[in-house]
Amino acid sequence: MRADARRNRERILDVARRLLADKGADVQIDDIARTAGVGVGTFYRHFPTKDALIGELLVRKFRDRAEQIDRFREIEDPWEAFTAFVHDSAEKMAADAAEQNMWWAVTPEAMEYALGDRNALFERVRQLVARGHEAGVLREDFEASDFPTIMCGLGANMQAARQHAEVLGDERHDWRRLLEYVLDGVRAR
Amino acid sequence: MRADARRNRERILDVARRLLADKGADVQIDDIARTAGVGVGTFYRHFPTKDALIGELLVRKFRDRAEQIDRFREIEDPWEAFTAFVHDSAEKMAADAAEQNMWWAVTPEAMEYALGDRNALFERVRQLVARGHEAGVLREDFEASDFPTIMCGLGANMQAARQHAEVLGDERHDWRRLLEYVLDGVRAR
DNA sequence: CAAGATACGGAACAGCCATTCCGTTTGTCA
DNA sequence: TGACAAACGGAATGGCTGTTCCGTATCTTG
Repeated sequence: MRADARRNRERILDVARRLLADKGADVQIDDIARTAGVGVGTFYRHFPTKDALIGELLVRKFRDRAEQIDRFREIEDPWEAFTAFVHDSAEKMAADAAEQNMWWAVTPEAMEYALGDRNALFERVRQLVARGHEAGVLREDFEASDFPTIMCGLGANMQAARQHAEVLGDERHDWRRLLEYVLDGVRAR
Repeated sequence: MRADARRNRERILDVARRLLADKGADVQIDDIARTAGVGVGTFYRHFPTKDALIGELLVRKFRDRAEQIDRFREIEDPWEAFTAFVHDSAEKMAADAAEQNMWWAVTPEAMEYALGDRNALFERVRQLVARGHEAGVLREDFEASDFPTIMCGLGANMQAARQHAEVLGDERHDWRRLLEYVLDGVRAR
């Protein structure tokens, strides 16, 4: 791959994240290309469709989480390890408007593109959950597949809080409260 | 209001719900009008913008919930009354693809349109929550504003389950499990 | 039953957007 | 350094979609 091509590809990805954060899930390709300082043609040489771009962003998100999870494995207390990972994932998402908007832009095609990395992450979550089960700190009926369910619920609330902040005022969708309840409900007793 | 106008208005609303369920949040006005057997002009005489249509659907949803909540007040056990209402709201949403998709189509303008009815419902939820607090069955820090937060989290998962069912397969976003955890975490101990 | 107020229909408009195409430029390597 | 494969730019395409406009039809009331 030629050096300029590699550079452009990275630049497109960076800009896409930035514009996703600024303009929401319906960013336009033209906009991304222009801001990245390339023509649309160049965009399409790197990503066959918009879905592929979103898919690639998804891949990177899954990889990031999969890498980060190792840090939490090292925590000795299994409950602490599990909750710290969930908290960290949620706080990262809350701090990252691009990620929040990205989820609104994920089509089945984009998800399929990232499926491999999704499953890899999933496997690692499963291990964290298994540790929680073995230590008897997690409800027995809790499954690794509940992790994306929780994240999805939190993400939707972050989005709702943003979108309706002005009209709903203070009583914003407070995802932190929801997370507290869920984690409380998920702990073995 | 002329009889045919009233009839058309209802028909448009009905069709909008049906198409929202079938075709998702991005139904087209032309489609709604054609299916309702009216011209687009007629649509726009009844609803100045698409947001107004969504707003009206929101209003009806809020009113429906506000009416239903009375049934749950009559339940003697305060915990049962609260959880039964939440369960009922969730099951209704799960059974109603139009409602799920509607939430994706709600803009701030649409929300503002329905704000009065939203607040009216909110007030009633507050009473149910107050009863739970007085009886000591609800966590003290639980607030009425957590109700929309919970519903939002559940709705997002229903949506995700639909959208990604084919690529994600069995491990679907299971909102019922999430709800179980949340309610468990929300109960006073 | 007639007159006019009310409502209707749908072609046309305007703007948006993903994607394609091809002539031009640039990086690389012998 | 020169030749050519690899990349680039961006105008153009095609399709979609909310909204407007105005000539026509329908309901209602006296």
